[in-house]
Amino acid sequence: MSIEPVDFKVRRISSPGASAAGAKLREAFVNGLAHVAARGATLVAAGNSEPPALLIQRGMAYRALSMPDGRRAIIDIYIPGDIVGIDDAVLGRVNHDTVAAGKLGYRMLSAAAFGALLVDPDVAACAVRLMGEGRRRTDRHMAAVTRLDAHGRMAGFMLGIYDRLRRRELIHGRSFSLPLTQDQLGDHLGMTMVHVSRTLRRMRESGLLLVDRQMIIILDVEALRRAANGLADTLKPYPADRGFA
Amino acid sequence: MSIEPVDFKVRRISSPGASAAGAKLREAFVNGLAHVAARGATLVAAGNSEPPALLIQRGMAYRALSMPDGRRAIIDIYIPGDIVGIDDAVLGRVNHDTVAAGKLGYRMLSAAAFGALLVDPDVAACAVRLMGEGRRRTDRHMAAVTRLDAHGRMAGFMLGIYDRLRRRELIHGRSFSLPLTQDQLGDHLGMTMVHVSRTLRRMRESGLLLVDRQMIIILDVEALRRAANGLADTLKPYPADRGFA
DNA sequence: CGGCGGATTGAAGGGAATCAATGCTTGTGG
DNA sequence: CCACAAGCATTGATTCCCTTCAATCCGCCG
Repeated sequence: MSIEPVDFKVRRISSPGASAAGAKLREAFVNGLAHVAARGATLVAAGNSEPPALLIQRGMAYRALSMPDGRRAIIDIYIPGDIVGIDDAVLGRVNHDTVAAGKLGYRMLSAAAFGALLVDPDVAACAVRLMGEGRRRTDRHMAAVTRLDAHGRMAGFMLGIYDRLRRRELIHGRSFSLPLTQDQLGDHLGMTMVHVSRTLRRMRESGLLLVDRQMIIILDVEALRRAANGLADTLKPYPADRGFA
Repeated sequence: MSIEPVDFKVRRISSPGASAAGAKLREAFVNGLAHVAARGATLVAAGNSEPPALLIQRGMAYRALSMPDGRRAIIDIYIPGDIVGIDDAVLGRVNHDTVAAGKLGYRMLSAAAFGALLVDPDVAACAVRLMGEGRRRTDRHMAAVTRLDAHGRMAGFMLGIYDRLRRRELIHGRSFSLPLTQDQLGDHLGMTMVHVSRTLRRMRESGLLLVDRQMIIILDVEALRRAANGLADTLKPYPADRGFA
C-alpha cells in the first residue's frame, strides 16, 4: 500500500463541449504532480484537516465512512475524469477516507491551491455544477438503498457505473472492469458479502449480467433498468461527457 | 480517540451564515417576497427546468425522490436557516420534489437571480461550503441507511435533527416539533410506517425518547448516540450556527 | 355524526444476516 | 517449483429483522 509520485505522460484530450472554466480547473490539476496508488491505498484519510482535491485519471476510487465498531459504508465511487473532494478542500477536515479501489492514477491539488482557483467566479460556478452532479448521483443511490431490495440495488448500481463509463466514452461495449471486491460492493449497497454473492448468482442465472473476477458484462440492459425501478434511467440524453481526464 | 489540538482554521469556515458573503446571500433572499406553504405543498416539482433556490425560514421541508411504482425516498430534511437547491438552481431541471413538511415560511430566489449572485467569488465559495455541509449530512445518513438497523437509524436521525436545531439555537431544551408523519419518517429511514411505529415504541419503552403526535422529547442523549454507532457524534464543536434565518 | 388520515397492534411470511464450511486465486518464501 | 498462507468467493443451514396483510383505534374536521 504505497503512494508514490510518478511522472507518466497524460494525453491531452481536447474537450470540445467543456467550458473555459472547466479547462482551467483541469489545467490546474494536470500541472501538478501525477500520482499512482496501489489497490487499497488511502489517498485522503479521515481526520485530515487540509484535504486536497483529486482528479482521477485511471482506475477507480471510493469514499468510505467507517464506524467505531468496524462496519463501514462506501458512500460514492469515482471513475476517471471525476474530481473528488471539492467541498472537502473548501470545508476542511474530512470524516471519511478516500481509497483507491484498484491501481489508480490521479492528480492532486492542495486545499489552498484549490481554494485559490475558486476566486475565479467561473471556476467556482463550475465547481458548484460538479458538486451538483455528484449529489444527483448520491441522491439516486440513497433512494436505492432506502427503497429497493438487494436485486434492485445491484441492478441500479451496475447500470449506474455502466452509464457513467459510456457517457465518458471510457467503454464502448457492454463490459467493463470493476475493481471492487464483493465485500466492498456490499459496503456500498448495504448488504453482506454473502448476499452480494447470492444476488450476483441470481442475476447471472436469469441472464441479466455476468461477473467474472472483476469484469462485468451487461447482458440485458432493459431488464436491469426495470429492476432498478426507474432509478437508473438516464434522465436526459447527455452529450459525451469527457470529465476532466 | 485522542484529544486533538484546536484548529482555528475550522472556525473560519464553520459559520457560513456569519461571513460577509453569507450576509449577501441572505440579503438577496430576504429582499424577495416571503412565501407561505401549507403542509404537503410541493414547492419545487420534479421536472422543473428552472428550479429556484429556497431559504427556509419557519417550519421544515424535505426533498423526495419518487419511483414509478409509487414508492419514494426522502433524501434530506431542511430546517429554518437552510438553503435548499443551490446546485439545482445552477444545474437546472430537478428530478426530485421539494415539499413542505408542515406549515412553512420561506423565501425564493429564481435560478437566474441565484446564478447572478454566484458571480461574486465570495458568494460562490459560500455556496460551495453550504453544499458541502449538506453533503456531509447526507453522507452520514447514507451510512446509517446502509449499515444500521431500524433502531440505530432512528436514533441517529433524531439526534441529527436535535443537534441541528440546537446549533442553530432554534431550541434550547430537549424537545422539538417534528412535522413528519411516520410514513414520511419511514420514507426517510428506509422502513415501513408500521416498523417506524414499533421502533418508536421500543425506544419509548427503553427510555430513549418520547413521541407525542409530532413532538419529540429526547430523554437519553448518550444512549441514543451509542445506538447511532458514531454516526450522530458532533465531529467538531460548532459555534452557534444561525444559518440564514 | 361520519369520514379520513394517521397511528397502533397482531399474525404470518420472506429477505437478508449470521454462522460455518469449503473452494478458488494469488502472492510469497523456502 | 512447490508449499502454504491469506484474501476472496461460494454455498448450505439457521435465525431474525422487517415487511406485508389486516384489523382497530384515535383525533380531527367538515
